[in-house]
Amino acid sequence: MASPDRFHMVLDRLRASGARITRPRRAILQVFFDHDHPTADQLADAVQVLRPTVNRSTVYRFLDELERIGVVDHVHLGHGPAVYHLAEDAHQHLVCDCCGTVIEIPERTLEPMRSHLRDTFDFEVHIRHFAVVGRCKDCTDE
Amino acid sequence: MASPDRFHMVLDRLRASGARITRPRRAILQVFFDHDHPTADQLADAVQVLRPTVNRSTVYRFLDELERIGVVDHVHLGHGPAVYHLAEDAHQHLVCDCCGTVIEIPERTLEPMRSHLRDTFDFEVHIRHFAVVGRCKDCTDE
DNA sequence: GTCCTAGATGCAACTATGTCGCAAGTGGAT
DNA sequence: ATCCACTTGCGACATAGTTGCATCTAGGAC
Repeated sequence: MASPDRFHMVLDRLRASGARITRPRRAILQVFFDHDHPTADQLADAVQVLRPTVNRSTVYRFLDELERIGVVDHVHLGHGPAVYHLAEDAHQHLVCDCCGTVIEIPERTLEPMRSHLRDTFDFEVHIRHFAVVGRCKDCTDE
Repeated sequence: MASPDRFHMVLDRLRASGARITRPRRAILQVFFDHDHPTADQLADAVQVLRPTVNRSTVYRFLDELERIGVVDHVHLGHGPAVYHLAEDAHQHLVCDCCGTVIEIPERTLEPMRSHLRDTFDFEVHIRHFAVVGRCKDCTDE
């Protein structure tokens, strides 16, 4: 799905939830689609270019709102700020704690673990909230 | 293993690494063994009772040191501060993002996932650094 | 188009969780 | 007992967000 379509899909979801479509929100969404795993501060910086008056706290509040209505998720990739991505792009992250490399893997990769934890501990995993930390091939070898 | 033994085991590990056994460090270790999954600030508060002059930053620095020599690990259980535990008590945490309940599960539970990620992505998991977030039985039911 | 109001915003201050530089203190080898 | 590298207390700084509040504005009603 191309970015303009996703942009309008998100606007529709916002309207459907009763939220208003403001100029700061349009600007934040525009830059959101230009970034891969943006942090809230990266978005705030990028929005400055389009609309210099948009405040950092507006970005945080809008991201919370988008998360509340299920449009985006935030993930902690190791230490440092959370990163955001579209909820429909659900995927799991492997982060190397040595070099910081992020490997994206499909959600289904961890399905056996989810089933096991569900069956054994009655626990329904939402594992995407945190990355899986470890060490990539390059850093293991040396 | 009883606490006094663990206490002296840690002292030995510190001496072996060339670190000094100071009074602030003894106090921090004592309260560490009285807590289950303490945060750095909880330890700092508890140490105040034994030795009011011990500073928060000393606790942070000592925990870093203990982690560096492999005596403790820190884990992020959802949002909020990291919690610490003995590295020898290695276990994985399932955290309910609804009620905050923490379920401890043996490391081997996730071994199939580790093997799979190692074989498929050449990625060596140190998954304990983050909890597995999800929803417990009680919160799923309601 | 104009009005109206609840929701959204900008701003500044605040909180939480650590981290750092540096002068002073101290453990423990000699 | 001495000495000095390691450790500490302290205060300042850094990062990642959160909040209260006065002001503004989107968008429905007319």
